[in-house]
Amino acid sequence: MSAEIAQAAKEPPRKRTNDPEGLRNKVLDVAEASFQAHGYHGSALGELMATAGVSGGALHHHFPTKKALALAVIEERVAAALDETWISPVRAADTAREGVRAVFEAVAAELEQQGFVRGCPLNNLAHELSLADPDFRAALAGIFAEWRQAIADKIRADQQAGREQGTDPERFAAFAVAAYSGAMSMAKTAQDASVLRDCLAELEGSPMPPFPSRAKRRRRILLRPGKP
Amino acid sequence: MSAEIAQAAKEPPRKRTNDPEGLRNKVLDVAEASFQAHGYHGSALGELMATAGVSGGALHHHFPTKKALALAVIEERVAAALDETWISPVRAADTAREGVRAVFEAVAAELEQQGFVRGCPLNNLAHELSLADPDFRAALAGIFAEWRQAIADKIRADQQAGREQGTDPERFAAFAVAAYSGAMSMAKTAQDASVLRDCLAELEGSPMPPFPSRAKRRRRILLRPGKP
DNA sequence: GACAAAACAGGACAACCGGTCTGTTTTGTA
DNA sequence: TACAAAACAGACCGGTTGTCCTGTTTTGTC
Repeated sequence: MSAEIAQAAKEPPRKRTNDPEGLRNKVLDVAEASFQAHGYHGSALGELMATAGVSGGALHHHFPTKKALALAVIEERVAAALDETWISPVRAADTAREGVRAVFEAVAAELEQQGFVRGCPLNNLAHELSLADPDFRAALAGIFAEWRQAIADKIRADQQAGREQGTDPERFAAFAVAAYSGAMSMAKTAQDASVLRDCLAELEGSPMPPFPSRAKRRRRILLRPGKP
Repeated sequence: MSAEIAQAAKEPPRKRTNDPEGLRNKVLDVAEASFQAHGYHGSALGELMATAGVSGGALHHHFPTKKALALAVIEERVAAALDETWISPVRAADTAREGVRAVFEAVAAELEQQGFVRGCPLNNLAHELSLADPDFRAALAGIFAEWRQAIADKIRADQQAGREQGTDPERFAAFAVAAYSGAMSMAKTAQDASVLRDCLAELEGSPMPPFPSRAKRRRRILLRPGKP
């Protein structure tokens, strides 16, 4: 013990590494997860600081207010997540409809694998914050607009290739986003991802299976492995 | 002033009218509105008591906890609202699709008239509370299930009348609910009800308008008349 | 090395929230 | 009228939350 004190007295107390960007990202990581799990009002900055291992001063230095933190999460993380799971796959797909189908199936598969439906980050925050603050609403509305525009642009590309002649790009885009958002809402509430496949099938206008009295598709109620 | 004191001293201080049912309904009214406007976590019982003109003792007498109050709002008010705006109209309609169409248009017209989109009460609470508490989730999931079943039942009735032979009742119901929920989500975030009509048109599979280069449908951004 | 700005630490605080508690009044019942 | 239970009033409290503030350390720059 005396050795420790002697050391502490002699050496400049100990080193600290400044890593503003890394710390900022760490805070955004934790905030994104917490907002997704508990929402904005349900997330406490204290718990956030604890799980991120960040001091109050550091948090306040990068994000002066909770609102500023949430705005950063929306504009950087939520937008990026949508880009990764929706916009990029749709752009990379052969056609718009094929892209939408692929995303629906990929998300459904992922949800069934992880056994828990957390819901769409954008919709989760949109419902909670759209009426709470005009800045929040504007940021969220912008992301919705990008989402729809990416799909509409893909439809227009299809049309220039001779396909989708009878389709209204904007309307189809709005419809695809709405179907996905609503399906995720139900999937989250029911903790059952199968509704995503139902909506995809209906969106594609697939006919009923050949055998009239088909076996009832069993709906797996997912049980989450975490806290109550 | 002395007269008042003299009166107060003589008479039994003043009358108080016990009206448990009325008071309970008044609390539920205010709570329903507050949850719709600010969400569960964003609603403070103190402000709720103030606007309802109810004392803390009275509130606690009828609803021991905030959770109990929210559960009552969900099971009584939200379910009733869904019954009024969706289930009853669909049952009363000639066909399922006609009922769905009528509800979409009625809601869109109402939103455009009142100039402000508050969102779907069920979806609003579902997003905030489904992951927060299993009791909340169960209650909300039950309402979603009733909603879908009402539409599916109507499709089955149509089928017994010889219509909708190629339609899967459950899938169509899930799809209609998803499209509506998602459209309301976007309408709330954009404060623009026109997306509801877009989705309805797409849901009905209507073809594009006759004139190829139709005028752009102007989207009216609704401005709310209330607080910031 | 000097120095200013950025980066970070950590405590303090005032406001607020939900729940509890005690006490009073009203109401149904006999 | 007597009385118990329900209905209501209002103050109170422990805990939490977001924010602010002061001080220290690191880093870039001349």
